Amino acid sequence: MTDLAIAPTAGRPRQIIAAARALLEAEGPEALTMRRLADRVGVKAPSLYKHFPDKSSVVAALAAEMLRETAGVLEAAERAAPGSFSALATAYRTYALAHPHLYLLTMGRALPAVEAADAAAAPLFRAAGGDEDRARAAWAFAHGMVVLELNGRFPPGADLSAAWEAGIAAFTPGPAG
Amino acid sequence: MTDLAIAPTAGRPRQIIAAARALLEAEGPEALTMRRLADRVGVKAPSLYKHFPDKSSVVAALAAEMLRETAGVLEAAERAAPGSFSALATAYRTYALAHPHLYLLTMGRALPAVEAADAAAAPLFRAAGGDEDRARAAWAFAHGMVVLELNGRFPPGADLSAAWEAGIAAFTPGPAG
DNA sequence: ATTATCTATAGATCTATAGATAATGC
DNA sequence: ATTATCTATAGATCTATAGATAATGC
Repeated sequence: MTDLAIAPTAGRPRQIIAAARALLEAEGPEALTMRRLADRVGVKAPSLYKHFPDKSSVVAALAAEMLRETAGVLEAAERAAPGSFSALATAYRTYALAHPHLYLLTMGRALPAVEAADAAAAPLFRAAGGDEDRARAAWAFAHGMVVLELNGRFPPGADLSAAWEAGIAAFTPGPAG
Repeated sequence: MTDLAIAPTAGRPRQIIAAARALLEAEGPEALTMRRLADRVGVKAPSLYKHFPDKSSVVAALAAEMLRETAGVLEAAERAAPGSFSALATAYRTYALAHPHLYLLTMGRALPAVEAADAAAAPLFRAAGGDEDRARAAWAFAHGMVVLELNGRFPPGADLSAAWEAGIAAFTPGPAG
């Protein structure tokens, strides 16, 4: 309950964020306007400003929520298969593809440093054996795969699972160590 | 001169695309409106519609131009250092960072299949020894690095050149072949 | 008393079309 | 004749604020 400011757990703020997320995930970022959000909440648009100072604070709350969830799925994957970059990559891909608009909204802009971002990065850092350069490169690979897929940039017939495998193999230490 | 439809080489259309690009690169995607574009061309907004059917066709022309240039720099890098993924990655990064808004505008949306996209992919495909899965994974890495950097997603002190090196190493066959 | 909500609206935009007018090419 | 341009404007939005009104908590 200490993080209520960024993650309202009850009442109108919580309800507004839930509605914003539902709206975003269902109809994409263009649909996320204060008016349409208010409609979903069952209130008039100006009333939203009693709970959030502006639209960007609503977006920031959504992004923080997404990062917290990402940290959660990566930590779970790590627990299930410690040290496996493959397991992390699969969890990352699965989450992103399940929440395309939320993923792109969060990752497609600069973010004020958020605790959850560090939490999400930690499992990958550990899987990279503490090599932060390698961890960042691996993250870039996973992020690149996701955004290229979500933006429809791969050719129609492309075998994306095979491409993921190829990248995972490249970032997984070989038999020689 | 055969690709005049997508790459006007003279007259108003060429001038409009040049102005659109200058506007985009200088002020970002939000600044690219038909009104501001018209201002730069020295004409009123409705006149633009005599040369382009709608705004999206202007954006499509910019994207095609970017892809042609990317193909050009990658081909040049390949000529200078055949088979080197490192050389391609460096060229890709350099181009993207020199044209951040143009890069993001082009890559951040689905594109009608364009010849130039295939041309840009070819050098990477060859550097990957014809392994298209590996080529796609390597592209995802490079794209991911660029967008994470452009969107300010890496921590302030991060050594991004080192991260590029780590990724390049991962995608470069080791001494064992 | 305080808080949430409402109506009304300021103040900015946008993309794109209709129809008139000027300029160019045969 | 044809083409480019202009003025005027339709038709949609947006975010956010001001000030009045209703509802809640002491």
